[in-house]
Amino acid sequence: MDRRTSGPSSGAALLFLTDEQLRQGIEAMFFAYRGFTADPDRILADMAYGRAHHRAIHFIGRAPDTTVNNLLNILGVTKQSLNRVLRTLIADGLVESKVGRKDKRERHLTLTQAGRALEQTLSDAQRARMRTAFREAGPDAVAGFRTVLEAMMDTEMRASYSRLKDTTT
Amino acid sequence: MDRRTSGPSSGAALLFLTDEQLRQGIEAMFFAYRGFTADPDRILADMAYGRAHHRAIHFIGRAPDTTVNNLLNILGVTKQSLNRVLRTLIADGLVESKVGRKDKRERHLTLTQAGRALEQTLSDAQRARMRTAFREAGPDAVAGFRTVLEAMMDTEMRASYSRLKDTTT
DNA sequence: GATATTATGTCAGTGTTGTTGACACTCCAA
DNA sequence: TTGGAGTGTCAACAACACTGACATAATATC
Repeated sequence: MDRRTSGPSSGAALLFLTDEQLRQGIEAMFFAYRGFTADPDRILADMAYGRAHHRAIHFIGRAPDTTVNNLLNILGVTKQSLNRVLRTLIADGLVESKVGRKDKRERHLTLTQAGRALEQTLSDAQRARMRTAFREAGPDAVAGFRTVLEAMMDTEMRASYSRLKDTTT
Repeated sequence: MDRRTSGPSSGAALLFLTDEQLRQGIEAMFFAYRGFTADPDRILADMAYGRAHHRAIHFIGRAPDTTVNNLLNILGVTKQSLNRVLRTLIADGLVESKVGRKDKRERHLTLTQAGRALEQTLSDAQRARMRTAFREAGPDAVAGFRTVLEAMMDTEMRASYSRLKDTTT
């Protein structure tokens, strides 16, 4: 049963992948994601916030002055769900919402000083883990990691990801 | 400071990682995980089940005859939370719970035929995406992907992961 | 044999985060 | 000016996590 290499798919030799290999990939993803969120989760548990708040803070910090709709597309939740989170963040003075100058229907979101401070705390924790993992794995592994993750995204998510990647560089 | 000579984990030369690179890793992880769960989520949405059921089914299928406690450790949730899920799965005839022969306090969990069928459906969808991503990325990238994910896990999670990886060959 | 510990299950209550449905306001274009 | 698209809010509900308290049975320990 010599099937390690089959015909070419899009140039390179088609990988033969056993269900077992794929399964390990699935489980790796599951366990790693838990680690990935563990540190911020711990910090947020002490406050009245959760993972949804973290995500909102992250992407507002990443793209200041973003609109609610833009954030909605990135996060992939309903506007009602996001609104609950935004309401508390605004009420607590972490996020500022300004009515759009050009289009008054839009709300432009920005982190306040306090918001930036929390964002820093959260992403420091998350980056620390990411940095350790990247260093342990080495640069080639990191490149592969990113390549596979990008290939695993839905098309629209990949678009959001690339857009963010490019705007900040 | 010559640090080029060390073990594989303290590694080759210490990588210099900008916050921006780490942030991209974080966002890649976020978007990719969404894609990772999207297909099973869609299937489960039509039934009365959610992601929690999927996880339970996956790991029971992976390690048949596992105990509740073992499952608890793997999933990292409370017994109350797991119990709610298991109760419905058992009531619906997807999972069988047998009292332990040696230790009668234990319940050993196994998928029924119907359970295996659902497991197959769910993991077919998830594996299909994983396979496509792996093929697009190529074998080196896949190796790197796994290396980074393993490095990102918590220690106990890495232990669970390795145990599962080894038991199935 | 009495007592403690372990494994499991259950009830009740709570919080976060997702969902629909209904509705109001703003803008733009026909 | 009217209708539709875009945007945001309120209310109600479901899934799934949590804690705490308690029950039961089996096992381990003294």
